[in-house]
Amino acid sequence: MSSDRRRPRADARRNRERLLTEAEAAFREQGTGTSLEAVARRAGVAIGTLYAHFPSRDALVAAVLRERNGALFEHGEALFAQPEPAPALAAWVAAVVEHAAAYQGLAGMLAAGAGDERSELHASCARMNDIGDRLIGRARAAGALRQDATSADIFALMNAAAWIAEQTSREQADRLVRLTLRGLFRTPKDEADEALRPA
Amino acid sequence: MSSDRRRPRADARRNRERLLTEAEAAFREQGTGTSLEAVARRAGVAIGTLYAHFPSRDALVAAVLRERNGALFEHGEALFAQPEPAPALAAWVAAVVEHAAAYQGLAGMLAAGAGDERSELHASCARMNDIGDRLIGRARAAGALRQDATSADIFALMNAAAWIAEQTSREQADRLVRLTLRGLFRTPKDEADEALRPA
DNA sequence: ACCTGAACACCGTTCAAGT
DNA sequence: ACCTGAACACCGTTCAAGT
Repeated sequence: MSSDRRRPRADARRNRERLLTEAEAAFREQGTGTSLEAVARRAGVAIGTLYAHFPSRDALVAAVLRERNGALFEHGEALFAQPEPAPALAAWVAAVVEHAAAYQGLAGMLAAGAGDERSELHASCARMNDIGDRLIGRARAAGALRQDATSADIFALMNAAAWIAEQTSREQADRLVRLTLRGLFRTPKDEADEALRPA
Repeated sequence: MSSDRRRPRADARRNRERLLTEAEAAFREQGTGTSLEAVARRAGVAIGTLYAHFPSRDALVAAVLRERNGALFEHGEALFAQPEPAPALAAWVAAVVEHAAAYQGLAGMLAAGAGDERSELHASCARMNDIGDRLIGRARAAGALRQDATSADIFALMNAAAWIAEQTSREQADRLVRLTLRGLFRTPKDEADEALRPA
């Protein structure tokens, strides 16, 4: 119990840093499915060193995403300051779509990570879902959302749109979101309808 | 120019058949990304034989999908007999989602094939798009669809829903489609709105 | 005309051996 | 405490040699 886990050796710290830098670049160029051996080569370390620092692809992706995640969550929390809940929810959807479309393959990893507690990506997915839940609750309480729209629906929409952005284009993804939200949000017309309908 | 391309040798025909059967099973169990060597092993042929019959993964997937495609297109054409264009379009969307979610990875291959003319999957994607186009035209002409909804939007929705079905569940995919179509279809209320608004 | 399987290049992952 | 790289198992793809 001398140094515990503080102050890693200088070379270890540098290797970790270089691995993160090169992994980010490789993910950007080739997607999250890129060869881990190639990442190690780019970083100038042996493949065993990569595994020593990041025991799985999930762990490496999660580490690369760490800073970006922080910014996303801050943005999400800031949206509660916005008085109108519907645009706040729409802004959150747009932010998550952009986040999940950062690298090819990321949307799929996030979708898998959300459903797998052992995944290194699970915690951040849960946090994303939590913020979404609360924004949805606020929008529903304000009568801005269909009663039957769930947070799972919103999460599915965000993931699907990010995947479309990867596969087709950002524009097409934005169109899908816009069209779906038009169906998701309650309009004054819906309210009028319900008022006229018997319970 | 004696036998041209008729009556392939009996062993070749049998190998082709076995490869298709085992490929279908492997796709169902492991997705379209399954190992081609494993497919050849299951079929009891050498890997070179697989490549001789199907020069690419796309070609093998396209061959496996051939009959299913025929049924899908017949169904699509039959929908023009239905008098109401909006439910016909909705039925088409549901059919394509089910088709594209048949194997893990298929939605992605179809999305890629739609945009790549050299892909073996391109022709069937184009046919799918053509049927969608015509069903959309009919729905729009009948005033059942938003003017700004394009066939690319419908194709994106179908692909995205199929991908969600792979990643999450069929139920979630159906919910996404339902919510989006509510936004996509024009309601009588929309028409009333437009009538009241100046051009 | 068709099939075989070795050959090549590549990858994920582990772990004994080094410093 | 950390790094190296050989080792193992696997895969995609091609092509000379067989029948």
